[in-house]
Amino acid sequence: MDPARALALLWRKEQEPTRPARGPRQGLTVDRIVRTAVSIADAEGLDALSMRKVAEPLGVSAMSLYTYVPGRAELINCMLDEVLGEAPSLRDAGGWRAALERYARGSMDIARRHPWVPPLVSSRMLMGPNETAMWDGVLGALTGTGLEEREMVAIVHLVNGYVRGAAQQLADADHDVRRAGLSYDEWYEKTGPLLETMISAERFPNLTQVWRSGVFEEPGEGLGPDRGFEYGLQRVLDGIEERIARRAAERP
Amino acid sequence: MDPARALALLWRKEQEPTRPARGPRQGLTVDRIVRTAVSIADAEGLDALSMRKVAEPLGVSAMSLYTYVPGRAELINCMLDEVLGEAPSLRDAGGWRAALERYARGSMDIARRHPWVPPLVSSRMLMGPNETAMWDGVLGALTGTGLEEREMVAIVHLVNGYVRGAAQQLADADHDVRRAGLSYDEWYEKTGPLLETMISAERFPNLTQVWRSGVFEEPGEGLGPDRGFEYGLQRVLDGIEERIARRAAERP
DNA sequence: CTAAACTCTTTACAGCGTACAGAGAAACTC
DNA sequence: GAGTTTCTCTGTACGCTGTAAAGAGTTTAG
Repeated sequence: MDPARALALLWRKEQEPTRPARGPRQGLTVDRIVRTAVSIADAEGLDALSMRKVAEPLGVSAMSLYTYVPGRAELINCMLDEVLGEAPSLRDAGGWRAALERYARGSMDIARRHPWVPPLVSSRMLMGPNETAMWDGVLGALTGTGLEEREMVAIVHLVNGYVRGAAQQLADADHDVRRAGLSYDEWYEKTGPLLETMISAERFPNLTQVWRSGVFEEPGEGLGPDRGFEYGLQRVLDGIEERIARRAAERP
Repeated sequence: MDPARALALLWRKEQEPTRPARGPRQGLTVDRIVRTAVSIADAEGLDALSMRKVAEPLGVSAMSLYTYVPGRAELINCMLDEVLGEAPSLRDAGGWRAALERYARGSMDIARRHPWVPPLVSSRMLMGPNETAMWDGVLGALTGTGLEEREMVAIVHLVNGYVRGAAQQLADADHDVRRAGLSYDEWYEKTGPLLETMISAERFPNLTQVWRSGVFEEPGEGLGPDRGFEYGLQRVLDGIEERIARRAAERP
């Protein structure tokens, strides 16, 4: 994989200067290919995304895609940046905390629409325009809080990490259950008896107590839909706020 | 994938009762297979882990593994639980905060030794004994803080999410660079010129400012080795501490 | 001794990413 | 206009994957 070529593709800085060229016109565009690939990944997951499957609905052969895209890995890079374009703008969010909230929720929404995204984020050696814009936006929200640059970066990573963890958890549960071709109830019906003999109150007292409270059975970990996510997010932001306050106290 | 069988395999509750059986003895054990697979994944990554590659050093054919393991997915489940056994005990850590620190650092150490782990954690429909023990331990550390059960679970997810985010970031960067067959310097040499024309100070003012501070060039995001991780971890714990303090104030 | 039950092997299949060679079309040079 | 160059797109092929199916060989039960 040539990083320079992959980067050029992400920013779509490849073909323009030489047009019109000699051969026949290109019948497709990178964007069309990327959008098709995204819809396939949304429906069937990244594993099921093959070059042949992308080519078919576009009416071309698999090898034809290689005229536009160096390979599967680079296509996935583009898909990621494509869907990151759905992130909300952080302009006029009203303070760093509101901006970070919007950022986190926006990322979570993307992860919900595109469950294949969470495992990919932060392979960030190759950033496309949308990912770059996200970074610029969230760093802008943190500018003026008195934090050092490296602290800002660490905070963005922190929020990213939290959102990804929460998103992947949802996606993975779905993935497992769907792969088994069962409903949640059927799943627990199959695994329940075995689980109960294994996870005894003597061996795992703390876990069984929490288990018995019924928290695990509610999607989103209780507290209503997505309150598990919101709760954790507020804790993250509390931690950041604490840090910002301390910074402000250190040098007023 | 049959979840009941996968679960039984994770807890190694399968073959024992029927021994001695009729056919020839089994020449391998699930543990040997799992350990071999782990060492391959450590060296070459999960993508490169194939049944044939696992079988070869064990001196058997690929299909022979299917006597022990229903398939690749279940093998990977076992590999995950195997390496989660490396997590440190949280007994006598001295308070919830120290325990959570140890938990987070232990998880990070595992991720460093086994870079293929972070994307897998929290596909937690199928928990093995070691993952169960980890949950029990960390929940035990949070018992007595006055938190509700659902809050404890959210907090564990929060810490998990943070660690995973941090770990995956390291792993991904390595992965990208290694895949390109370059050093970091060569990477930046190739992508730098293009990047600079794309990421202009006018279009991305906040990012360029942070970029110019040089933070991104230091591994671990500045502040010395792993200080990026430590810094974010302390922010997470601050947020949790704030919550626990508020809980304590609410009902003393 | 026969039959059942088990392990392990061989073969095979459908699918994958993509290297390679070639067909056909468009635009350049003369 | 003819010839050459350069491009797009296709078909074929290779080595890889997970694993289904069938069979060979070994150990125990009856």
